[in-house]
Amino acid sequence: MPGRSKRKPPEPAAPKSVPQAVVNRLSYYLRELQHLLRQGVQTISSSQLGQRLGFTDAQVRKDLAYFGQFGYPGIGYRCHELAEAIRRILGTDQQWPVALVGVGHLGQALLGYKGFSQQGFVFEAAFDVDPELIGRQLAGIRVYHLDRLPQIVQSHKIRLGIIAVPASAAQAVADRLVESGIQGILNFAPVTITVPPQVSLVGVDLAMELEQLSFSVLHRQRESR
Amino acid sequence: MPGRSKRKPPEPAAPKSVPQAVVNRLSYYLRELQHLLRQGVQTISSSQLGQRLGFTDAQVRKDLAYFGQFGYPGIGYRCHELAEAIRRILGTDQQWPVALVGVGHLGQALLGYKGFSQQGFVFEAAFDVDPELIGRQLAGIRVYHLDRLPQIVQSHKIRLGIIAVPASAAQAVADRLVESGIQGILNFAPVTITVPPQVSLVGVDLAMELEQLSFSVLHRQRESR
DNA sequence: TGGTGTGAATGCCTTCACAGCG
DNA sequence: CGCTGTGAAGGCATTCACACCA
Repeated sequence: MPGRSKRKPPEPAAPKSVPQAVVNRLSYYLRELQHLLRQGVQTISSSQLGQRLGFTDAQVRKDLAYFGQFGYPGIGYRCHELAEAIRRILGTDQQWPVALVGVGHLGQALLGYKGFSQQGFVFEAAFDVDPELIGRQLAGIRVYHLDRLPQIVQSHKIRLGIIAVPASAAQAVADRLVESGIQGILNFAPVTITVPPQVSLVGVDLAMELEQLSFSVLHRQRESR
Repeated sequence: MPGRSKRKPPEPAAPKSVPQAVVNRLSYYLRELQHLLRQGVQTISSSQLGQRLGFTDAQVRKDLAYFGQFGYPGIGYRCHELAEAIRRILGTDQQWPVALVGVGHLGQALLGYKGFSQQGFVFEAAFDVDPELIGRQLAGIRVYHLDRLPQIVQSHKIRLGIIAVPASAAQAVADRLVESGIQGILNFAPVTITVPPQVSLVGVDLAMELEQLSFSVLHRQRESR
């Protein structure tokens, strides 16, 4: 292992409170670094990295500075090293067992999506209430009745849950996920759901993304995300 | 029509430059208002609306003030009226013809997703390069070869494009969408794509959303979106 | 009384600019 | 010389607090 001496502790975690926007950009940095690595790029400067993503060089450096010192003056950042560090920060250096609830069109698409496992998110089980689906295997994942959620979450040590059920069922499903001891929820149902503070929640509303786009087209502002 | 007299012009557009975050919240307001309306709620105050979404009352009022005056002192906001106004601002009072490019798992799920049409986004055509798919109808939408994109975008007056192809093909598809005269792109491929400034761009990276979640779980911050 | 709209104050994030290092 | 890390400055966005209205 590279035993560099004076360099801040290899950032095990976030120091104080990191702006949400910074964490968001971290994901962009990681994605870009992974592309660069695939192309064989070894090092990159903050300005080059920023340019590719539409951020300033100062922003890149400040963002990374929240978590430690990763750069080499005169050189830039070593892509592999930095990617590794960001993975550790985001948690994608570990495996995250995931449960999917709701095996409709969207749910099935998510089960088949390769991008998740590449970042360490692995589906352990899927759940639904439709008797047609229960007992089947989809993309290699077994579908269980929703009632078996607590049992299987615990036995498979599942930490994250994805909600892909109709809006009307989303809050009830969220409640059951929370009861089952899940730590974070990604909600695709187009409703606001509430969870206790010790559970993390991220929502994605596909129609809302299109709304942001139509607004942007109508008022012709610059690009968004 | 309700002929109220002194009240700012019914906000045809955004005045100067509206923060992106405000536009984002507008979508949340609209979604919540639509729920409220379904429950028969007539009016709501900024504090009630904010509470349901985790925003402060001042924030709600400020956000709306960017676009005009919608509230009634002592009463709050009339849900129907406000929803209507926000739809006009976001552009979802009109119909937006949409083209889907990439009819894999995710693409098919999007074609079948009801939530889009409810907000005025209607798929006019889908495109792929897989001979297996071309000529078929999926969820009532015809799948064409990608080469026919310019022709069909123009004949159907398609304004928005959704990219649901592998990362490696995304930029090329984006270029073709732009050439075809599309005005906005929603990109689901996990890559940064670039488009000319007159074209709007919104990106959604599903794995990135899970990364935000795992970070949040690891560092146990409060909920995100 | 209950609630909006809005200037003023606050606080946070981004950008600047430069010392320091390889 | 090139490029990082970072205090200081600047610019936005959010919150406060209050005049005003029904």
